Amino acid sequence: MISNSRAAHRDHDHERCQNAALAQARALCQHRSARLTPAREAVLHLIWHSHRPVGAYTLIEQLSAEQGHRVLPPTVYRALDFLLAQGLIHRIPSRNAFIGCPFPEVRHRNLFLLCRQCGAVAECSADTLDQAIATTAARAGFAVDGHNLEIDGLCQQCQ
Amino acid sequence: MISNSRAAHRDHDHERCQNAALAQARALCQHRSARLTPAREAVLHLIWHSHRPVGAYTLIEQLSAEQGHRVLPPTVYRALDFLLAQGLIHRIPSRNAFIGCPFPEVRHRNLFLLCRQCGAVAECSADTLDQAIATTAARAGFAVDGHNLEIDGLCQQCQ
DNA sequence: TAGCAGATGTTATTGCATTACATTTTTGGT
DNA sequence: ACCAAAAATGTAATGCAATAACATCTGCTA
Repeated sequence: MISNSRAAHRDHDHERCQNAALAQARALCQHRSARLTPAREAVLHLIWHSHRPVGAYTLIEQLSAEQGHRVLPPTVYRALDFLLAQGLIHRIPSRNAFIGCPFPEVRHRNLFLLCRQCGAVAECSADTLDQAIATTAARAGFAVDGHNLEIDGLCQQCQ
Repeated sequence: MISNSRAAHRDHDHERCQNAALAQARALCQHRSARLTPAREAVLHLIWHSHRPVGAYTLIEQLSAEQGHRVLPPTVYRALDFLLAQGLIHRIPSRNAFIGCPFPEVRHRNLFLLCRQCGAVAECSADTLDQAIATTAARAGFAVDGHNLEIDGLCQQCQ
């Protein structure tokens, strides 16, 4: 099992966390010949501001403030589309919001732990769970493409 | 494991299916002294029209057509809120849409199988899977309130 | 039967996301 | 270096999802 809950759901040096994520994103994009343009990187940087998912319109506001002029929705949504396609961020459907992916270099299914108290979201990937899901789907004769699992509750810090 | 995939993801007598769901909803509401008013029942009936999730605004259109006058959003959303509270329907976050619950009398976690081809959604409940989820969360020190699992892929019929 | 809670009607607004089209920038082939 | 194609960005407008705030009606119960 891999998880970033020790960072997302605990005190940690977040600036370091954020910088590491950005550095990895740059490396990954270079390796893939994908263009992490300044606009895209700015959005990714804002998303990694915290471990709480951010809505698109919050990003629009923040980006407008940063750049000193009105940024419009398609600008941000295009950046988000790119980041999603590269697996650098995830969308949390129940929140209409976006979160940085802590392990974009690894192919994985989506599993999120959402704290109802502090709002921080940790991501996990567990083979045993993915297999249990595959088994359950198979018993219903269902061929799985992918899944999204959102677990609500209280993180370690907030209990 | 309980599942309605044999109905939702196969040919079946859907009128019977729909009527059974409505009858059970009526019985359940009576038993709970919850008021399944005509407006609420009309929405539930429309939702059970098929096994594909329906958006609120589609319901608004259909209801307007049925009733011969313009039905407004709060009317439908209030009915949906009631049906959600009674566990008679579920909201599928990734689709912003609603689906009838095939076993509203049983307390259960949310597990949906969404066919990308025909759009039909089946619901399952599997203790082993719920336990695997609990275990995974526990390993991250997370206290679970509830969860929502959406599995995308191809149903039996569409493979 | 008066009063209260629950349910419904109505108007307006907010938030999330996309469509369509114009313009600019980057890239690769010559 | 130059041109054409592709990729990225800018801009205006719109559509869909959901809620806020307030007025009115209905049905139960004391």
